[in-house]
Amino acid sequence: MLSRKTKYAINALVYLARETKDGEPVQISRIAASENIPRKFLEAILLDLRHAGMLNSRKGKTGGYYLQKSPEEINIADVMRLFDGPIALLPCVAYKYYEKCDECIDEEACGIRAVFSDVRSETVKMLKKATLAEIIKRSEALKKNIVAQKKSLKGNANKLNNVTIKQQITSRQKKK
Amino acid sequence: MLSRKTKYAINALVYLARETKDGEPVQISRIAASENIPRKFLEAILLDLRHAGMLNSRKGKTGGYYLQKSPEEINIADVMRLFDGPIALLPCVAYKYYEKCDECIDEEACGIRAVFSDVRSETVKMLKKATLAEIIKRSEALKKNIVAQKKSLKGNANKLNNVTIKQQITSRQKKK
DNA sequence: CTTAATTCCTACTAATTCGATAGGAATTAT
DNA sequence: ATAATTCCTATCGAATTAGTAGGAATTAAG
Repeated sequence: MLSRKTKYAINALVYLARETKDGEPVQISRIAASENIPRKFLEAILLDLRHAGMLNSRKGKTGGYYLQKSPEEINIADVMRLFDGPIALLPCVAYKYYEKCDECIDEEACGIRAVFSDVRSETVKMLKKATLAEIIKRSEALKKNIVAQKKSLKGNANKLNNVTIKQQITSRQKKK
Repeated sequence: MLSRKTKYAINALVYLARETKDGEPVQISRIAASENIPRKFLEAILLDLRHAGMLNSRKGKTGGYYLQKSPEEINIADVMRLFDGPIALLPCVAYKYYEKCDECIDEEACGIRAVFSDVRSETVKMLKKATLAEIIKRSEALKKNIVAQKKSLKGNANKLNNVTIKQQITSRQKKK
């Protein structure tokens, strides 16, 4: 699981990517209020994001935070690594944080390692693709779908056996 | 990251899948010694695996543990869920452990959720495929490769620019 | 030049989780 | 009986998590 810190960081970054129109800095307290994040906690998180080069800040009276990179350049993988460390599920398949499993006997021929190496590759690939721009695009697509679905529901309200987009997704998930 | 508990559990299960020839139980202390796992800690882990129906045990003097299911039926996803809880990286995309992110405003239209939902699906798919049988198969394949690679190394020891299988894999990973 | 509003930074804390260990009860083969 | 095992509960220290507190530094505006 992601730590709250990482989740808050992502929420804040997406908020900034959305809200920053003219490059004007946004105050911590505004982000905290909008995204339901404890003010003081967020303060520390934004500081870390700045030190990592994703955000920049202006101090003093009209101060606040703004993106230092474009929304296409900031991805979830980097944010996760910053706060939670390796994305890999085993130290022996981590790239930036590699470490031998200390109970391990033969790393080279380890089938467990092979499995988790595949999982890590796939996960990193997906999380690198997940930039702020991509996240915003997806949420917009979801919003459109919800609207379309509500229309179709209204139009077919008295038909039985009518399956909406959302119901299809839900039942696919439940099928296990 | 996996907890040590989960990693130990997987190691022990793979060991049992390998070592159990005639269905005779294997003692905790033997597994602990072979797999470098603290004896008393392993005791608790095996107990949990038994309660979860993956292992069975015989008590008393000639007692020990053995697989209750076939190596094809025991997969890593189930073991991870047993000890570490959800595989999902966010509570709102977990299947068996679903929970709303408490700072979340609009779950249905959340782009972050969409990303982590994809990651979860892919990860679960891979971890379900990773049965004990599969792990053993993969480690055997690795062993064969290592042998083949050593032969080729020996045969071409004085050729420069010769790239072995292992070197290819390593450089692919490093390429980012 | 004072004041108000902000970021910056360090230190602290309560609660939980992790990785074990201890000790003994129950069970079983010999 | 006894030796060897699993079963089970309780405990423990260290690390991590999710914050909070307090104040220094910076800056805009009057």
